[in-house]
Amino acid sequence: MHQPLANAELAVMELLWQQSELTARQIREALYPGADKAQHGTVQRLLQRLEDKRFVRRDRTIAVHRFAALVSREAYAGSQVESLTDKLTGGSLAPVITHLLEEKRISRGEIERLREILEDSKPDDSRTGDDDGGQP
Amino acid sequence: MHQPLANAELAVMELLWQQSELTARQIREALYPGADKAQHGTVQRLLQRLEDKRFVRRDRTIAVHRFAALVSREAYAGSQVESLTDKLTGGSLAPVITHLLEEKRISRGEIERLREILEDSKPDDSRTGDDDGGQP
DNA sequence: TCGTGATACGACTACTTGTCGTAATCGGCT
DNA sequence: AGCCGATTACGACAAGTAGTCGTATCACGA
Repeated sequence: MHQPLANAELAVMELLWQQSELTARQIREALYPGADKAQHGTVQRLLQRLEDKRFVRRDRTIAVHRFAALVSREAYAGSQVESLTDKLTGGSLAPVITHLLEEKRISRGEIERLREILEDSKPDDSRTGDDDGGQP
Repeated sequence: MHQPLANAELAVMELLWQQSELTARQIREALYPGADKAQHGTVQRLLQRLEDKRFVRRDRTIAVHRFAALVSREAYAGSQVESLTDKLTGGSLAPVITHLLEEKRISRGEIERLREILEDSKPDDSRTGDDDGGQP
């Protein structure tokens, strides 16, 4: 679904993930602090390519366009992880997590968090004893 | 740690993950079934670059070198997932899993499997061998 | 020693990314 | 309406990488 983003493109997305709407000028100023005129073209180019790839939405109803992310940080990360597992482990995340665990690349706290997340996603167990106020 | 692999390089690794040791000729035949002479150079090139990147080991003690994977499929997938989360979510896998769960991109069976894996990694008390390195 | 097949490696092409220059366009102001 | 400053649209270029190929060199067996 989503091809990987290059560095400069990711930097733009990073900004749009932090602030929901920005103009090209704001992005240029954030990306190239000591900016001369030329960089504006660069930013426009990046923005246009990102728009072509459906990563950002451009509001053209106003003269100075506003840009916003169409793909959330999590959706992008998710699709990348998915395509990685599709390519490498037949779409399964389990072998990857197993390895990460074995190599102790996941902190204790993170393990806890992941366990809670997975626990919450268990709807078929109709027990009521669980007092966790998680979010669906 | 591990930079991403390109398609042709990954195809070579795929072979080496399936069969633990192969010669360049075997790889060429698997990769380019209707091979003419030229492809041999291509395969050698790929193998050499993979060796430079420490992805494969080459046994030079024999005339016809044998190649084997130095990085397992899981280790590679893991390092890619790690570098992705480092770049996108501050190194945490939780937001990614959460999103994947919300979008129902993970099957019920897979959820079960992941839960078991995480459960197993619980340092559950009262066990004897506590040589487990603590997690900061 | 010679021939066959493998290895080492330079180099070319195609494609992508980041960059810049410039022309077309827009809105506000007089 | 017409100009000015800023913005958008887009063609083009340099650098880097991936995949490919050609050729020189090397090792072994007959």
